Amino acid sequence: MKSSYHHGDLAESLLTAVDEIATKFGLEAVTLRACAKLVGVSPSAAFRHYADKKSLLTAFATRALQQLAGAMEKARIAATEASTNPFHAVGLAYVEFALDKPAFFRAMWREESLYTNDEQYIAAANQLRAHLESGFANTLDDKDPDSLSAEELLAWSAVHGMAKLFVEGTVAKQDSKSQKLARASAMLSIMDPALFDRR
Amino acid sequence: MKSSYHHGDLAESLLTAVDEIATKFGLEAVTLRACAKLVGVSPSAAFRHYADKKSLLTAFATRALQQLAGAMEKARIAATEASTNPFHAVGLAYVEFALDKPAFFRAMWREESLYTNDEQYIAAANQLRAHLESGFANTLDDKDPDSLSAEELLAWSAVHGMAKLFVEGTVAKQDSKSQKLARASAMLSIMDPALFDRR
DNA sequence: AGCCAATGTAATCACTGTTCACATTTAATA
DNA sequence: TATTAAATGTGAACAGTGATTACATTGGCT
Repeated sequence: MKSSYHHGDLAESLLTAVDEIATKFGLEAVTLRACAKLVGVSPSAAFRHYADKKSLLTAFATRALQQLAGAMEKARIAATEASTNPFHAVGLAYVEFALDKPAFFRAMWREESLYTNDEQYIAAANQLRAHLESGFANTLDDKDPDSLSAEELLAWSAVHGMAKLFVEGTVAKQDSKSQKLARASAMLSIMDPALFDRR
Repeated sequence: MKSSYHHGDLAESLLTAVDEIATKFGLEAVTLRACAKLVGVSPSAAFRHYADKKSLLTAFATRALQQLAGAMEKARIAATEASTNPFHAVGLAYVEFALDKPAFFRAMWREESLYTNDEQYIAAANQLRAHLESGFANTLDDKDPDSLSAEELLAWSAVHGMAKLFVEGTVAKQDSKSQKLARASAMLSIMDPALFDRR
């Protein structure tokens, strides 16, 4: 033991290294060699666990998607218990996650540096959508991914778009986090008639 | 003349080289050296015109933003003349641009590889927002960029988010372009009550 | 104990952005 | 017009990147 040769759980450690570096220095600074050095291992060791840098980033993005899904789930449950608007809660959770962990949020949507047809990645992304819809649709389970109502698309687009605009700094750049959340809240509120009051 | 030494308009040619490569092989394939080779010039020549690769990409992104703004403007005018819903038209133009020129669309929002505090880039981005708002707000001119109503944020977010979800392939991956546009149209329609029927 | 698969290493490759000293061309000035 | 200064392009280098390969070390299985 303490054989400094075999690391023990390199695959996992590399993921947290990605996290650490991306959070501290931005996604561009995430380099295979930097991760290896941080973990204390030679650069080529990483290739025993990930075929690619892209594969590593895909795994990381998948992890991030799952975290976000978890946060949304939690928010939905809390809202249900408090019998407040669950879509509102889930949408806010989405934005809040983006604001709190921009590195994660960016990583999970960096199509070009991801294997977007990776099984697990797709599964996680679908789960995310389901969680978002669960906030306002009742047909939670066994959704056909092909069936996408205009309401679903609107909800998904608006929340996702807002989060991106915030994180990119395209909009409300000088607002504090709480100000941005207030904006998000206001936006979600005016969406209600489009999502619920249809007749 | 025809002195093959001085190129004549390298700065501009490099931009079209970016376009060509990005369109043909994707944004990841856009490399300084590839652009230089395509233009027929040595790699270091590019640095006489752009301080950075990032600078070049920022210029390209700015160009793209302006193109998109132009398309939106055109759509708004056409809608006004036909007295159809201008927001609908502008939003559709936004999505259509993203579908037609994904390389441009991706480039213009690649925060990490852009100088997002570049003057011209910011100006172009603001213009874009103004065009989008012009589709449904009447206060077109001299907007305070800090004032952002919930309606504006919703419009901006929904259209932007949808375009991104389409381009990334997160949603409706197997739909044809016209099917996606139909989805967009439907989404824009159900947004109306949120944007206009407020009281 | 001994072997084999799993895991880590070192050296190396092609390629990237970038810089620097130098070459060439254009434009301005005398 | 001749000379010079500024603008523009070149070629050779540099360090850093992802990736591959042959080899070293280890742990688990029989």
